[in-house]
Amino acid sequence: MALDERKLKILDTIVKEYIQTAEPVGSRTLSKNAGINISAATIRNEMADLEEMGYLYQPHTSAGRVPSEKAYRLYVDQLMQIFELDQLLEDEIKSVYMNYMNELTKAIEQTAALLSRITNYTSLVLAPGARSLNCKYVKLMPLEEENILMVLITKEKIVKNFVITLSAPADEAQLEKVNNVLNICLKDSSLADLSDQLADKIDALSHEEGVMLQEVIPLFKKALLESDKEVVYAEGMDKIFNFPEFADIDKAKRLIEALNKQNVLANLLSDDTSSDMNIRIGEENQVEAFKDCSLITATYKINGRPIGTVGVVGPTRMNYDYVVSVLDFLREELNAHISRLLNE
Amino acid sequence: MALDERKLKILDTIVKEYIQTAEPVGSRTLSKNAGINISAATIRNEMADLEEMGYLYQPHTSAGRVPSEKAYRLYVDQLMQIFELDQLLEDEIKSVYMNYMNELTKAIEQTAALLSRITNYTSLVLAPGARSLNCKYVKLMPLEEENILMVLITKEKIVKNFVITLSAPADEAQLEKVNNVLNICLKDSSLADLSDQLADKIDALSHEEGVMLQEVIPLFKKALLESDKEVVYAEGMDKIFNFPEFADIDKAKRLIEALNKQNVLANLLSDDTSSDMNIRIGEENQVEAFKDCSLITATYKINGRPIGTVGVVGPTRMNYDYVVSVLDFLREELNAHISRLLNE
DNA sequence: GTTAGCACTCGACGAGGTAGAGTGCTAACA
DNA sequence: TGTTAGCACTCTACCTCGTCGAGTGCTAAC
Repeated sequence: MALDERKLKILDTIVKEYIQTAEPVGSRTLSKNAGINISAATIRNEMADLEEMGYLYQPHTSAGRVPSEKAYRLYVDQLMQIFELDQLLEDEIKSVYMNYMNELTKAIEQTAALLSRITNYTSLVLAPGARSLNCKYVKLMPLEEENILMVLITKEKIVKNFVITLSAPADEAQLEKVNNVLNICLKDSSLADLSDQLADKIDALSHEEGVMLQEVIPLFKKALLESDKEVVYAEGMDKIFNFPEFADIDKAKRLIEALNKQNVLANLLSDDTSSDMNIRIGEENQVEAFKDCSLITATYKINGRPIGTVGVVGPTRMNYDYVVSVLDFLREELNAHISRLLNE
Repeated sequence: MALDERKLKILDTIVKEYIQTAEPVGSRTLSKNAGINISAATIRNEMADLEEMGYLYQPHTSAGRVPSEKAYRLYVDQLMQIFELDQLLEDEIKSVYMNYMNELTKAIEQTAALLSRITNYTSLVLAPGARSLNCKYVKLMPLEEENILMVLITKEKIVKNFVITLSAPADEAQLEKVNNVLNICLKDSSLADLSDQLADKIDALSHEEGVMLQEVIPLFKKALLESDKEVVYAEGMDKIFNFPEFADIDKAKRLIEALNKQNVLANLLSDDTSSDMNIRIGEENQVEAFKDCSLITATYKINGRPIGTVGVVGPTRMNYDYVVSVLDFLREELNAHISRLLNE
């Protein structure tokens, strides 16, 4: 059986209706819908076909039809249309990046809050890990005894602090020298390929500061690696309570639990950065707790290389058109913002 | 009517029983309880008295009795006993502070996670605001054009970064000089009484760096003030789903919503630091969303001055003895940890 | 003052009955 | 051949009713 024009139209309407109401859609409701001018009986025949094809199902015999995940997939792939955002909304998004010009970390935090507010779903934002960033400047500062503070400023305007513990108290003058060497080596380099680059450059330089430098470098790398654990900002978790699909306390519990686990979220957001926009519907999600959710994610980039992800979690009955439109715009703004920072 | 020994014993048993089971306690159950050797009928008489006095109530005529908030208050004030923690538990708590010797912020984050883990309730930890801290060292670093980064290291081993935007690009040499003056002025001083102290000291110094210094100081104060918004770490929010009192989705929703609002939590934790340990039961909480919760908080201190709060949120049917015992020990460890940091 | 006995109350739970929404099937129609 | 009206059917939501059991309050005896 083929999906002719009329079947698609009916499916499209059912999906849209169900996204709105969360109630099974009956043939009478549909036939009264503007845009569909066929009788309820005919629609019933079509719906029976669609059910046979796996696009619809009935919660029980005498209920209307509900779209299956297969239907949402079809809807997302073929039927829905991305639209231009309202001007006010665009301005609201842009203003976030205007207001946090000097600190990318804050801008990213605000992105999460914004995204949840404007979509009314739970938002997730994966901040770039250290490995995605580019070093601009490093400063070593003595704390007390063996401890030194390393302040790392990246070209993306992210500031990171690490406390490093040496084997012996640091001499201030020596620290200064090591600091200089480090800066010469690291300046403008990506933090990802630190190892090779550093080794080469340091060999090329005098071995004057040898001992201490030898010690600082692995400690720095270690600290960097630790801080590289990707941070996910999750906002609006309580929004899930607005959806009847989470009226069951156990479902709500499982989802909230998962949303509170950084490692789960980090995996969720970083496991596929191959495409710009990623929509995972229900069972398409690998993580158990998200198997009755949909997750829409978009990657943002530096020079075309993905460094982080923004995303939205909601019921499979999600407002796909709107969320995709928002994420699309948001991602572009975030890209533009970061590239402004880099070229400043 | 007076609360004689026997009534207290009965009340104590009912409270303990109800905390365990969350089920109304009947007279038969009680009379079978070891430690109470009177018949169910006698207990019924006593329970009727206790109900009249407002310590108990019945959900419905043929149910057992449930402790009122007045009963919990009595229990907390007179009946419960703090006990020594298990050695393993003490070691677990201590190890957190051993493992995060160099960064108070991390230690505090870990405290929240630990507290929720060992109590099985939601934990809240209010980190010290900037005003509670003491300056050790300040470093100004040029970023680009008008922007400079200020790194503040406190004696408590908290590192804070502020980006400050000047009216004109900063000259590096001048920045250095301003930095020196700032350090002379700020060294060892409390960040709370910054205003007066700074003004005096700066007047006493040469006006050589005048213009820039005049500009940096208010900007620094402003940044400090902004970062002074107290941060609350909340862990284990999902734990509330384990309690039947939050089986109602609306109740759960309201609490989770409140727990996600930083300002609500900050108020909750900072509104009474007069006593070391604070127990607020149900209606005693000012904030609406917490009126069917109990909140136990303990303040931690620097040199006897309260700077932050650790706390636990749960149903009014909370395991008060245990939570108070844990918080008591935890607070002492945190105090000891901070004073170690200060005297290092 | 304490206890056993007993009638009473009330919620939880399952059975049964009704209303309404929506279906599938059939037969008639264009 | 595709479309439609009509109708019997199915199933849930909701209500009521009756039963069971836990727990009570009261009374009378110890």
